[in-house]
Amino acid sequence: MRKTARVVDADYRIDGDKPVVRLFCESSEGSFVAVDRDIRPYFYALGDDLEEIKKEISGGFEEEDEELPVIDTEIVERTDLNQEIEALKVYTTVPPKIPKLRRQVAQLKEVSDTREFDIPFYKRYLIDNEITPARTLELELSDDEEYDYALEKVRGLVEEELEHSTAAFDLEVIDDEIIMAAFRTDTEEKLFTTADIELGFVETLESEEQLLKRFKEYIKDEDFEIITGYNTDEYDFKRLRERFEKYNLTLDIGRLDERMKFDRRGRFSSARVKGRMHLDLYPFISHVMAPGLESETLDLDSVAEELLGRKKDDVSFEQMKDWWRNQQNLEEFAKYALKDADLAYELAEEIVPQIMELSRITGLIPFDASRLTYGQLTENYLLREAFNRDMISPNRPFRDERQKRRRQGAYSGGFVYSPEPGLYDEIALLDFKSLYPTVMVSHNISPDTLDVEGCEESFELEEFDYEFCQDEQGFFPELIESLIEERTEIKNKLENIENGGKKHKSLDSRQRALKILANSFYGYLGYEGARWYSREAAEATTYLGREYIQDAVKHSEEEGFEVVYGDTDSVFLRKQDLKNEIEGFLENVNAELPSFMELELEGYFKRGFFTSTDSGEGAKKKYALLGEDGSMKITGFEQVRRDWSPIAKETQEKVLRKVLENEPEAAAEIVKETIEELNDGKVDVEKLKIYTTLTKEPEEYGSTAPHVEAVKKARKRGEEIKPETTVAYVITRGGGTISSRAELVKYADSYDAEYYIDNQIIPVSLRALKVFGYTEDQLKGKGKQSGLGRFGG
DNA sequence: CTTGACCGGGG
DNA sequence: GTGTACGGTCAAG
Repeated sequence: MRKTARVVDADYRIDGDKPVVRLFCESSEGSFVAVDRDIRPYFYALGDDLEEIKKEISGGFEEEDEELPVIDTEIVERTDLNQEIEALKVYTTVPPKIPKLRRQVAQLKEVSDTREFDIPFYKRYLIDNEITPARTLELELSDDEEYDYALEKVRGLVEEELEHSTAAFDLEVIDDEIIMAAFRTDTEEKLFTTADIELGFVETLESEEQLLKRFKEYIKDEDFEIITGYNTDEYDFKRLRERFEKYNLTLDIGRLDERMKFDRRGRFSSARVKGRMHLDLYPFISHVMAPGLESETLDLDSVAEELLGRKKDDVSFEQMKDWWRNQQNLEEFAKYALKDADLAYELAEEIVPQIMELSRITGLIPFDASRLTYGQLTENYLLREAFNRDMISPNRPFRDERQKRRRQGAYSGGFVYSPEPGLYDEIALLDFKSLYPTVMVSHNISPDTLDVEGCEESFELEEFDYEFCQDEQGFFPELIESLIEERTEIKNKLENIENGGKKHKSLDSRQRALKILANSFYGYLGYEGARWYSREAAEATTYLGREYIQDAVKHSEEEGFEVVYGDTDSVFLRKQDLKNEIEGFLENVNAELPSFMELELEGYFKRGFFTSTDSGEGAKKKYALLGEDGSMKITGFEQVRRDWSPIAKETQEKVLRKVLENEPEAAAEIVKETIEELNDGKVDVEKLKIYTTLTKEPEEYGSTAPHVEAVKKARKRGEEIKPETTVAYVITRGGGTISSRAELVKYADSYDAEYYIDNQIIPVSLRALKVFGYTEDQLKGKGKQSGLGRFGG
């Protein structure tokens, strides 16, 4: 029979001595599991005499009483970087035998190398059978004795818009007990709790055990396709597992009554719910989206504020504990819990379509696509594209190789133009569209075009003793070019589609996913853990990037522009009649660039402020811009970091705003007033708290740190503070070191004005005001200001 | 300037 | 599970 369906999850089991791949599918008639039992795991062996290797290994091996059979071999032709080679494909019975068998085979003297022995089996299967998750496929199915169907054949179908039933959830845990579980789904808001709360969305359960049972029942009954939340891997599901265990309950919320398990991946573990897509939003935000976000902290509230424009309203954990212990304000507590599920749901509406698109492009199951880092995303895409081209993949470097790569040290990165510190009016920001990817395409920079033997036309760089062959397009440039071209096509289509509609959203998600991937190749080349690592290619790319931006700077100066600043792929320019001049300038520059590259106008700014380093030179990567709409964009200043007190951050923001309004005197006045308030003892301790996370038991810390000392003292007072708690402390008055005077906010009966002035207010303020001739003493009102107005007007 | 410890998100 | 994977910042050396 035939069915139209999407594969949303995949894994494998061992049935006897045969692997069975399970594909979890969704169709318009519901979900089902299709299995493939006709598969043989394999890896490659290389050497000069493959026939001899074949003979040597045909009897199989044994290791610690485990049979490692070789059930078949096959000599195949493959491309290895820029060489055509023959490889021996070695098959065995089940996947876990692959690494062991490979070790045995690698030891033979005839074997020069072994390849593709460390690719998780479900990934290998999806690649080899050209199954792309999250795409609509036509499946040819037959009956299976154990699962819904056996898979016979797969055929791809056209793209269609995806809709997935989604539930976002959030737990509230107090004193290790799960007291609330909030859900926001496509159709309703729901809160399970053990408290008596009279609100429409609340369902009260009589015990935590009942709550857990209801949690599971709800997910299974509603049969959600996507379960999401914020940091659910590392928090919510860990708590759930502990509490389910406590009551001897099974945490089986997937589609096959199998217990949820944690997949280990490096320093994280991921909660795998078989058959549903558990997509934790936090890893995707931190791995993939963070570089493009302004917010420096990635807590749910900040991220939601930036991406959704939702106002922050965070309740402190202390506050919640008090509410719960005194059984007060429970309605408010419930609303707070629901708000977090709500934010996660709304974030998911923005982010999940991008994850699904990345999954479609890279061929990773959504579970993986949502959690992998940039490098891993790129590598999985490369593995699939390499397979499609009959290429054999390089091995992942082992520890010693990684160390070697690391020891080579850094190569030069982007060019940064040193700004003259001060204020500038009316500036234009120009930048190269995807500088590194387009450089790689324009000059055919790729691991497989490096130093090709017998190459006819090479691109050489005087500085380096290697070259890139231009005879045939390389692997990376080919992939980048097609990704960028597809993206351009989609962007053109988008211009003719009304914003806000479903079609628009799905295309927009796709173009973003394509951008993410196209931009990942350069970083991947220089990533020490990469299979296709090429320091030469990475180094040549940044070298050329520097050439292009420096050319642009030179060109601007020749055409009478004042270059204010530039970094890697951007330049800030100034000139009389700026807006009229820019257009022609861009045309001239672009006419000289390779056709795939483009310098474009990012925008105009009313004013820009560039600060100085301690030694008085122009600081790089630290500036503030005032947009034409009055918005302020701050780069590199402390203002957004959480290890600074609120008062320091607020003061810096106010100071920068005044500076951008060309009122440095008013800015200095703000600092003086703040200092006065601090000295008068008028400042609320809430504005003085500094957050740090206690990561281990206080005794285990080698060095003294303020937050550790504060916790030690609080514990002596009987406070229970466990590792992994984020504490807020204040530096109080008295003698001794700073650490010895640190107290948790609730125990702070005074504050050390001098500390906050010298270590918080003065440093952040001087960062902006030193340029205008202010010194520490002047801001403290102790001396005269010199050189005022140097940059005024 | 280089090296090693620490930290993130969640309650 | 064809396992064992980050990247940036800051204080100390």
